[in-house]
Amino acid sequence: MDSVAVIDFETTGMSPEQGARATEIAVVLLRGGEVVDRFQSLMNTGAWVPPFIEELTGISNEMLDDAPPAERVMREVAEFVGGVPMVAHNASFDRRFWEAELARAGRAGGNPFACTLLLARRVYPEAPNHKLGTLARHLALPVTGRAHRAMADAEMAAGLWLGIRRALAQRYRLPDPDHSTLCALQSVPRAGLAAWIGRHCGG
DNA sequence: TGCCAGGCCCTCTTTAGGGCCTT
Repeated sequence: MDSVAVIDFETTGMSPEQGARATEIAVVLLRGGEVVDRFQSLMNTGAWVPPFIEELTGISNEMLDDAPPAERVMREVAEFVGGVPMVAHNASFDRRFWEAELARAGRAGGNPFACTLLLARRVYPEAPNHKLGTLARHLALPVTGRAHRAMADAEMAAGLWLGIRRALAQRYRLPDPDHSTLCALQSVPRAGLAAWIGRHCGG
């Protein structure tokens, strides 16, 4: 199994294009189905954290006053991740912040992202919904810490990623699919999932 | 005061609208 970097951002809002900035980042490095390394840091961008976000994440403006500057954190995490393909829950969100914060730090991104939300909608259609916390309970994943903190959410997403791979192996005889295969699979129409796997993966 | 994103996905669809996800 190739290495993947499972990432989660906490931020001040929904969109970097609208001025939102990252407040915390966590990355869990998976290799061979195991967590082999972790990176986590608060990051100070100078942006103000709205009260609603403080309550949601537990990350306060005071905490960020003492956090290292975002540019330094992003350079460090870019070194940590390197060229490893990435995974996130609702990856379109984390990818936008990954690219935006790296660009501010003078670093290039471009890592491919797989999305556990899109995959879970296909692999776990029976789940009550496809929020990260709900899926973690659905799969009986271990509680990894306070929800809406970056490392706890990255650990949950990593567990979900491994659960999706196990489910694909069990249901579709698709053992150890690589990152690029799952990136393709996450865009396959739900109803055609089994047929697509049969055509493209010999399952 | 009120508003603010982007992408996927379903359906009472496709010349569109709205719910789901992420903070």
